[in-house]
Amino acid sequence: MAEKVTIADVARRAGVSRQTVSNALNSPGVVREETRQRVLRAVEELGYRVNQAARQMRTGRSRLIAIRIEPDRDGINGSVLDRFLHGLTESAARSGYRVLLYTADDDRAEVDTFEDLLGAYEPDAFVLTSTHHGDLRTAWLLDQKVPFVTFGRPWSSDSPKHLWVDVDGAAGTAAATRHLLDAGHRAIGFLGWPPGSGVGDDRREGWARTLTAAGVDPTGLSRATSDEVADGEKAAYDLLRSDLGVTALVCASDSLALGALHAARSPGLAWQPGRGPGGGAAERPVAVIGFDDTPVAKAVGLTSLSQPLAQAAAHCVALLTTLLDGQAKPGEPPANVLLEPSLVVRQSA
Amino acid sequence: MAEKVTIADVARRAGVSRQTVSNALNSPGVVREETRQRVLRAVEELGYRVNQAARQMRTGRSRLIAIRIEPDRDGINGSVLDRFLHGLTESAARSGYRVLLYTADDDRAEVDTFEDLLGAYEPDAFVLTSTHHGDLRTAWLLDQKVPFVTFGRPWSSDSPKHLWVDVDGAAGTAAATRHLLDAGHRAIGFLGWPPGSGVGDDRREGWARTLTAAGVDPTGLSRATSDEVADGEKAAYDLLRSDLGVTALVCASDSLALGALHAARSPGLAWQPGRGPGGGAAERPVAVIGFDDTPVAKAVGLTSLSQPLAQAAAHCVALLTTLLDGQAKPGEPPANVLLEPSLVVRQSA
DNA sequence: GTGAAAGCGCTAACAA
DNA sequence: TTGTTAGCGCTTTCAC
Repeated sequence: MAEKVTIADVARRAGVSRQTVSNALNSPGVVREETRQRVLRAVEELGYRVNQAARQMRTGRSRLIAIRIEPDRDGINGSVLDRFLHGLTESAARSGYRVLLYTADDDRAEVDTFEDLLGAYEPDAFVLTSTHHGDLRTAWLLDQKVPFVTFGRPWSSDSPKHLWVDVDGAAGTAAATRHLLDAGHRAIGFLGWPPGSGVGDDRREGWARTLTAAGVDPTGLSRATSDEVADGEKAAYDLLRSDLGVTALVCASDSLALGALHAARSPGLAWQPGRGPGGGAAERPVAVIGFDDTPVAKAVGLTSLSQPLAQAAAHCVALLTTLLDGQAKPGEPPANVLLEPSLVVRQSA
Repeated sequence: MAEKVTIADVARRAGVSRQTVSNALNSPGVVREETRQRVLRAVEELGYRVNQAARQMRTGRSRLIAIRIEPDRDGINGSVLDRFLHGLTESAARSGYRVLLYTADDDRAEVDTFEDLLGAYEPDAFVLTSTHHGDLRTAWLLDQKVPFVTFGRPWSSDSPKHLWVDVDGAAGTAAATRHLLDAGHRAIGFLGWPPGSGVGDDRREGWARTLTAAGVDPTGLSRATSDEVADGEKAAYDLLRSDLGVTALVCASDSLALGALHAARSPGLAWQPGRGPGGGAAERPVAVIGFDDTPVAKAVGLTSLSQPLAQAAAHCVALLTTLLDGQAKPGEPPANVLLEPSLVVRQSA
């Protein structure tokens, strides 16, 4: 174990009192420059580090940010949150915070964990992911006045006001749809999830809006299913076999897109003779675009929408530090952030 | 913010003194049963939770386990550590520990972070991943007498003794090779990494050993390359085009296996007329087996070796708690753990 | 079996 | 500008 260096050791070394050391470190303005230098030198020489536990007892601040780590659900999209987590850890460290992990099976269990954590480790804030309609967690945290940010918008119209950072899914699918329109496609289908999920509805909306603006009626061009590769494949089949002449598919996830790719490449559908965007007889594969730019997308050459996760994480930390360290002006609350995903074009579209 | 309940509140409510509460909680044996019940009831009613910071100041124990979170390197294999991390968080919580995250770009930076963390948050232990030859980190932690476990064996022969948990890569590739032998393959190739990496050498060894035992000379059947899909594809091509009649490939990672799959399915190589395992004229695709059972493997139907990551994490926590909470007998150190991966058979083999 | 006192390392308030 | 005092909430002596 490393020998413990306390503020008293530094004070002795620098020939000042303990409080002066504390001041030199925490309120540099209040100490004479020369004294401050002497203290800093002593800190350096002794390898002193403030003890968080002691500081926390005095200040009530732990400099800990807590976040839930989820089991990768379908495995493919799991990596999204992991990349976000990595960005969060880095950004937090840069602002002098550390990330504390916890798990919870559902909202209720997570609220219980909030209580646990708040009583024991006293994290200064929480970062919530996977927000959804009627989210118990945000209501509870708001009620308890615990600082937090969500990565994901509050989706309910009646949902309470809180800080959030999100990626504009609709803008993403709109960009994807535009990309396909530019390539000459007209009958562009959409594979998504059943209505009711904020994220899914948002992504569908971007596609529908763009198609409509281009003069194409989206009616009948959309299918909803659960987020599984096999389901995506089935839904894609169904859509491609319809008589709407679908030549391209925008998908709400890489899982669905991978299924769509399987369907599109299956014999009899892979190549659509005479159905190419030009309307000519050229054979063209059905174009597919996914969402999240997961490793799977990269591996199979799937064009996909990439979320700026490191950026999103950095914004979460920025909002939190403004709230915690800065003096957030009452009339001027920190602004929520909506980031745009970017289209990563590969062979599939 | 939740109202703060201290031990004094509980004491008042239960009509006892403060450290009787502490005793009831920490040394249940020393308090009369009836008193203990009264205290526990008060704890329940008040929703009391011991404050870690205060306890930590007194005991010097933080009940924090620190672990590095890495940027997903090639993206495909990144999910392995994430799944391990999830298991660790769950197991740790069950033992009353929380997981603290940090990042570091290399060994040296990580050692710096050790110092930082130890001075500030005082984690009780570290879990190290991605151990390698000449690991600076283990040497430093050992020198400082900081408790830690590695997920991964100490690979250097001269490497210092410490607790570790690992998955037996050689056993995995051996099982994969046996599976292929049972299916009738003889000329089974291996795609791995350049010699020198403990993990890679271990995985190659399992393949070579099994092949030799079956009477097949592994000479010339192995290729080494960096862990990229494209490199795997090239190496697989090279191996399949040789005149050794290779009909199956065992790979050190899913990335390489994915590349191998591309190569194996390419026109002219995908179907090996007359080279089937039976030696007959039947056409058979080249069999491919990967390592890590990543989401990509599942998505593309790649047979792969699955590491018992949750189990490995649980063992790490178990070793640590024995070291930290239990009285590890000097003559009887906790045993290191070597787990076996399991073969997940899919279409590719 | 239970209570009183001390102190872990730090910083907010006040005094010099 | 610097030093002194007090106390955050807990547990570890040591009396009772």
